[in-house]
Formats: sequence, structure tokens, C-alpha cells
Amino acid sequence: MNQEPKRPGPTKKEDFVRRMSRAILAGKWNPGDRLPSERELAAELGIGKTVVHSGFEQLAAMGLVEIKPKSGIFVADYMRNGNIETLNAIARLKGDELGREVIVAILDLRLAIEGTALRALCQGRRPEDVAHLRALTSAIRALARRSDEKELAEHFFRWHREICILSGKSILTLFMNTMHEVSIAFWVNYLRMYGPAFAIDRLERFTELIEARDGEGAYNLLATGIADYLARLGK
Amino acid sequence: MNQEPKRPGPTKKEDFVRRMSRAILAGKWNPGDRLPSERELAAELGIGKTVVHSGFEQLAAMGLVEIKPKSGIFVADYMRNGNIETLNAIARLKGDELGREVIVAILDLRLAIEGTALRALCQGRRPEDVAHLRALTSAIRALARRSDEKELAEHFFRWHREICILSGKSILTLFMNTMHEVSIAFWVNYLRMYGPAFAIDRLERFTELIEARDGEGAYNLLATGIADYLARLGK
DNA sequence: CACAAGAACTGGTCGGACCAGATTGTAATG
DNA sequence: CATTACAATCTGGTCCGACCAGTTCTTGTG
Repeated sequence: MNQEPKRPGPTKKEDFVRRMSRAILAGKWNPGDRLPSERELAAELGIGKTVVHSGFEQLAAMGLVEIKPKSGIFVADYMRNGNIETLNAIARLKGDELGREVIVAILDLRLAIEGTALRALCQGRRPEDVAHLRALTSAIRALARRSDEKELAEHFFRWHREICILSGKSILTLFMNTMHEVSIAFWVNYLRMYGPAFAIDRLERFTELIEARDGEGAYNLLATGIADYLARLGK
Repeated sequence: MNQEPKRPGPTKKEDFVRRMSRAILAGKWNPGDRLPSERELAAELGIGKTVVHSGFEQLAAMGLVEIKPKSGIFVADYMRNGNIETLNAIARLKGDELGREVIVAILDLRLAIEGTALRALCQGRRPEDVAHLRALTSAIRALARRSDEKELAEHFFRWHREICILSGKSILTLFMNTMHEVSIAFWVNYLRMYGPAFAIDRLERFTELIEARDGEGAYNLLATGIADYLARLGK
């Protein structure tokens, strides 16, 4: 039994990826610029070519670079061709400080996804679904006392994801998971702003509306909550 | 200039990934089951452990397996913990035959994303934005004669993505790109159903509404288009 | 000057050696 | 007999160096 479940220590690959993504996101090169070859970088950094290659694969998945096989690696126009992973990479590096515009876009999408799921769940909810949500809520309430920000945020995320799972629209769950990293950043901020007690109360109100099969009410609760959050954020 | 940009031939890693994802998606194992160790699989398939490891990294990114370091690799509950990459993997394997439920969820999201972008663009459009869209449309019209399904679908995707880019809400573009693979499957189906001429006409109507700064009109055109598509699909 | 051969790149693949954490089996200890 | 301590042996994780196959640039030949 170890008190620290894992403390893997940064690997060379992780170092490389972090270093490169920082440099690219900081604008060290312009989109379209050609990067040094894998061999050059490997020699310069004193690591193996395989590590560099594997790192670039990851950077390509993040949408930060474009690999032209046998030809070269180029800085990508990530604001045009990037994807969710790009956003996650930005969230990871810039910490919890996302721009307002980013927040707005994310919340628009969350409303679309979770709103759809809420309406569906209200129609088809079974008694055990409601019980399950209540159990999750009380687990969060117990956890809130110890107040580990990140952990609490994770549980709020899971509570809302459960809406998608229970709704039966499994695809929505996949989309929800896709936004996991960026959602955590949101929840940390939300909990700081409103406090856990308020947030937990809202979970219970959601549960009641689901139990009453009030789809529109649940949707509106979500929508007004988001609108209020954005209004507060404006200041 | 070569007519065939690339025909790389399947690598051992690709083979491995395809083989494993097929097996998992086909339900050969249950979620939570432990897979054979990297060494066993490498020996069995006659390939290097590095290849297997790299392949599993990719499968983990697709949400199909969960890697517990130093312990084992397990089949993931991908319908619960999967992400967009999982969906893309499914779309890749099952071809263009996505289930109706999947299509509905995707279109719900597209409406949320693109609808938001449309409204924003109608507000802030500049004359050159409209001209740009018109240029894209006529390029598509020229292309439609040669009628390569996949290529045409790609251009329709790009046209609609351009809405997001021009709207200035760059984050929406990232989400749009995330759905690229699955969107292509949609557009191929759409074009088969309605034909290119009809689809191109719609692009022009969108452009006119944007020029007239009619945000609601543009949104409704999108919404009714999607609704009609779903209605037809019902049959 | 045109153009093709080839040298010198590029990224892509691969196997095997080594590392360290996790697990399991076993033997010593109370 | 239960418990603990420890070591053998699993696991995935990392890394290197060699090799492969396209791409691009240089160079020599007509």
C-alpha cells in the first residue's frame, strides 16, 4: 500500500511534447513554417529519434503540427485545422484561464448536448435512474467537505455525464467525454464562483424535475444557469 | 505533381490496430476483460513489442482499451468512456452505415455549432466574406460534374466549416474539425439522397441570407434542412 | 539548357535491450 | 495458523540504433 498511487515523473517524450507545444502556442514559429528534422531535434536534445517521432505523432494528433511524410514537419494553422485535442492542449498549458469567448462556445455546446439528453431522460426515466442520481448527489455532498477542487470538479462532471448515459443517447456521452479536460477547467471555475453548496442544490433540483418528467423545466434550469454564469463572468 | 499522392500500404502497426479494434468492436471480449500482454501478442503476431505498444497507445486514444501501467491492458467500456475518436473509429470500420440514432445526435450537434456560427456571421459579415463564399460555391459547382463522392463531400464540409471560420468564433471551427471524419460519412449520404444540384442551391440560399444579415432565416434554413433529412431517413 | 541519374536528405518502421512499478508466490516469523 | 517480509517474475514504459522507402536537391551528361 503506497500513499502515492503514482508519481511517474516526466518522461523524455512528455518533456519534448510540452516543450514543443509551448513553443508553437507561444508563436515561436508561424503556421506553415518548417520545423527542424527529427534527427536534428533528437541530436540537439540528446534523445532518440523514436522519441521525437512519437512526440510529433502526438503533436499532430493535437493539431499543432502537420506531418508531410518523407518530406518534413510543419507548424499547423491550428486555429483553422485544429480540433478538440488542440483545445485541450491549450487548456492544459494555460491552466484554468480560458478566454471568455472559449467559455461561451463550450457552454453553447454543453447546452446543446446536455439539453437534448435532459429532454430525453425526462421522457424515459425509470425509478432507478432517479435513485441513482440521488445516490451520486449524496456522494458528492459527502465529498464536498474535504474540498479537493479538482476531485470535486471531476464528480460534477460525472454527474452531468450520467444524464447522457441514462438518457440512452449513448453518442451524446461520447461528445461529453470529448470535452472532459476542458469541462474540468470550467467546473473548477464554477465551484469557486458559486461554492459547492449552491451547485449541489442545483443537482437536486435537476433530479426533481427529471422525476416529474418536466423536460422543459430541466432544460430551462440548465439554460438559465449557464446564462447566469456568463453574466457573472462578464464582470 | 503526381496523380497518386500516396498509397503507403498498410503497416504492421495499422494492421494491428485495425485487427484489435475490429475484434473489440465485434465484442470478442467484454468491457473490463484483460487482454494478453504486449509480449504475448507481439510473439503471436510475429511483430515487435514496440509496435504493439504503440498500437495500444492509439487504441487507448480511441477509447477502446484502458492501459493500467505496469499492470495490464483492459477492454474499455467504450460506450461510457469513449470519445469522438471512438465514434470516428466506428465510422471508419462500419463505413458509411451509421445508425439512425448516431446520425440524429450528430445533426443535433451540427445545428448547435453551425447555427451559432451562422447567427454570428450574419451580424458581422463583411462584403468580402460573402464574395468568398460565392467563390467557394462556384468551385463546388465546377467540381460536381466530375462527381467524386468523397471529394465532393469534403468540399461541402469545408464550405460549412468556412461559416465557422468567418464567424470569428474560432472555437466552433475546432469542434467542427473534430467531427470531420464522421461529417464526411454524413455528406456522402446526403448527396446520394438529394443530389449535388439541390445541395448547391442550398449553399446559395445560405449566402443570400448571410448577405441580407438574416440570422434567423439562415438558422431556420439549416434547421428545416436537417429536419427534412431526418424525416426522409426515417423511411 | 533540358533532363535524368543519383546523392543526400526526409519521415516511417521495427526489434531488442533495459527500466521500474505491480503482482504473485514463497518462506520466515509471530 | 495467520501474518509479514522478501524476492522472483510478471507487467507496461522508454529508448536506441539500424534499416526502409519516398522526396528533394545536386550534379553530370546529352
